[in-house]
Amino acid sequence: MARLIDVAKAAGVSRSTASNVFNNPDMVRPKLRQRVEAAARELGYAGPDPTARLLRAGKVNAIAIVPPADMGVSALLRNPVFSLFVLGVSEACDEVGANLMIVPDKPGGKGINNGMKNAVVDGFIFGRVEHLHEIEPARLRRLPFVVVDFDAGPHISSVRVDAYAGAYAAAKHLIDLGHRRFGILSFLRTFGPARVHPVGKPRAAEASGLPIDQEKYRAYTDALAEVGIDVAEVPMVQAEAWDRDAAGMILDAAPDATAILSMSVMQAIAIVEEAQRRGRLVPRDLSVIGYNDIAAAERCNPPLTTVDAMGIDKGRAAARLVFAGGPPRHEIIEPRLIIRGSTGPARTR
Amino acid sequence: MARLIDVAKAAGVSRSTASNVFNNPDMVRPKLRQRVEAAARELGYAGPDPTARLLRAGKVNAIAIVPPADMGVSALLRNPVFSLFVLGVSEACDEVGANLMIVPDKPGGKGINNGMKNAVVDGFIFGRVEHLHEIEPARLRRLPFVVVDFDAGPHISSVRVDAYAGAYAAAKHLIDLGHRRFGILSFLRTFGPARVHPVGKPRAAEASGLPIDQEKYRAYTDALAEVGIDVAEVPMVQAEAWDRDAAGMILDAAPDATAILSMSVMQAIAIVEEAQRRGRLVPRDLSVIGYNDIAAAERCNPPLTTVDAMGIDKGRAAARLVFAGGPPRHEIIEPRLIIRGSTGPARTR
DNA sequence: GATCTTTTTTGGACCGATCCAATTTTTTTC
DNA sequence: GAAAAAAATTGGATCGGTCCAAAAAAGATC
Repeated sequence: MARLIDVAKAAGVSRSTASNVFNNPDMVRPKLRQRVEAAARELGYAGPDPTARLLRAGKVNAIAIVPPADMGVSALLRNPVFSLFVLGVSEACDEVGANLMIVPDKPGGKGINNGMKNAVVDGFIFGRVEHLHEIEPARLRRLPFVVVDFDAGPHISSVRVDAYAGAYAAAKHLIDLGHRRFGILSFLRTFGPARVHPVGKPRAAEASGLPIDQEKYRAYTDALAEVGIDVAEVPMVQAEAWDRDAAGMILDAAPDATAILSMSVMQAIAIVEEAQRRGRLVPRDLSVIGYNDIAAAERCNPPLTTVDAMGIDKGRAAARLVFAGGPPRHEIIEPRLIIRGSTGPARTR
Repeated sequence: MARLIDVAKAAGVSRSTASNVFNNPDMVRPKLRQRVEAAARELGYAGPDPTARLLRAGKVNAIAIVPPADMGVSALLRNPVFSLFVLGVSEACDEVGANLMIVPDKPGGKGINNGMKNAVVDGFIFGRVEHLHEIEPARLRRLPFVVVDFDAGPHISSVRVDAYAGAYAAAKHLIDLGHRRFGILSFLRTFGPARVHPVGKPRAAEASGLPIDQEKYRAYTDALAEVGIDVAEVPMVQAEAWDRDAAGMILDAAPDATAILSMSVMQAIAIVEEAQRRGRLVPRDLSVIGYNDIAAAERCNPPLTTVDAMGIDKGRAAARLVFAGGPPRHEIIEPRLIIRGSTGPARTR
């Protein structure tokens, strides 16, 4: 397989000149240039090998998204919330003409198969971080990287959506509609069966999956406290995002709630559907509010009131930070409450 | 910034030994290994630079999807049909633990910014090819690559969905339901205003956007011919996939059709909606059939009968071919007719 | 046409590793 | 304890280029 040096030899010029023909064509006189080009054609040489060039250049023109620890490429793309995030990143890539790579963290991967350790990119974006050690490989590579919705200290760039504000707005919205009897559907991030939390016991610790979930829980707590409700008295279920029973569980656990606060969109949609299956009208008999806005939320019937956690903007901002490089920066994005049809005034008993 | 050689020096061993510590740890005795590891820690050396290692290894453990010529990364991901394809590719990546890169073909891109020419990947998958020259950069790089739904000759691996069979099944389905008066909504792939094709004129050439569209047209032609219908007598509109007026246009152009054959899902859904807006019941008054099965088709009301063009399988197959390497292969995937609610028996006048 | 500029071209060093044959060290065998 | 076998270590070559200062060629000036 022809190399630059072969082309140079064939054309009777030095490597440098041949190199220039491909990189700074107008630095070499037409006559020589043509000779080199002819030689290249002759030998089927398609231009400098990107791999080799890389060694010196140091830039690849690509960034990587690292999916959460337990997700592969397809899991990331299938997840409606994450796929919005990916979309945001991809927009930023298009802005600067960069390529986008998805690099799952394969913990066991040795040698070339170890994701982050070997990915040939200019920087990383972490889709979700649960432990600091997950970002260690990126730190060691000394490439720019950004974490999302996670506090990794002042020295690591981050983009965060103010989950507290979002969840607070959601709870406040329901309170303003007159609701006083709630149910909370929270996340369980450790694999396992859903948990129903007994009413009346403090449970800050158990209620917490990720830090971001804790923030939401705090927001609920604070908003409810303002109208004299102790969150510990609010029935709560904690379940995985994909747990199909969770909707029924929270409806069972909070039988006389007039409103459900869900930390997940998909679960919120499931609650709407399950409530209707049980003969309760939404929002007349029950208001439901979710967190995150995906296409399915709008299609829900009635359309779901939810918090837009600005996934696209978050992705775009994160990618821009990586492209910009420079000293660590921290961006905070304000979520937006999207009021649709699944919430309404509390029915007076 | 520390290099392998610095670590070696600091530990008082040769480069080779240091290299082995990171690549074949059990080939070097514990004593030395520890010394090297200590030195590495001391110097903040995180292991061999992937870029440099690449030069020798030749493998990156990543493949690239090249979006159609006019699409960037985000356009690809936003497109519901293509995103299924991407999903299929991503599944194959997960199977072998590879990374997935999206590399738009930036025609003007010089140097590091030229997509395919510089992407550091092991192979390419072309999402859609319209001209042979689009795949030229990949060919020159001598990396394995696969084209999809395009015939680039026997020497270039391809995965194709039998569009003829799919479209034929669609037309046959309507014919079997008793329909005899049709309208056809076809693709316009060159930018421009939608075209209404006059009835009674031969139009094979004009009807054709991509080869794949031509196949569908041929299939319609053949299926209709079997019941004595000349396709040239069937009203036809040709429009871009995103043209919002197309649905109205075909309904206007084929006012007494009882069934519409659409080459696009999104357009088919639009037709269903537009027909209902005009007071026609689907499928009682009008049957509509699409091509490609995306989530939105199922949510359509009534759910859309359409051809599942097996986008996921197509992507998976293409990626597997790239990973497998070896001599060119050609796979053909059979589409499936998905019968839902938007088609029904022709109403007897 | 000789001298001074400017433009081209060139060879050496380097980018950061891996590979392999040869050498050195350690272990085994008798 | 010497010889043979096995294991560990090493230096040189290589992967395929780019960069830069110096040399050569071309062009300008008088």
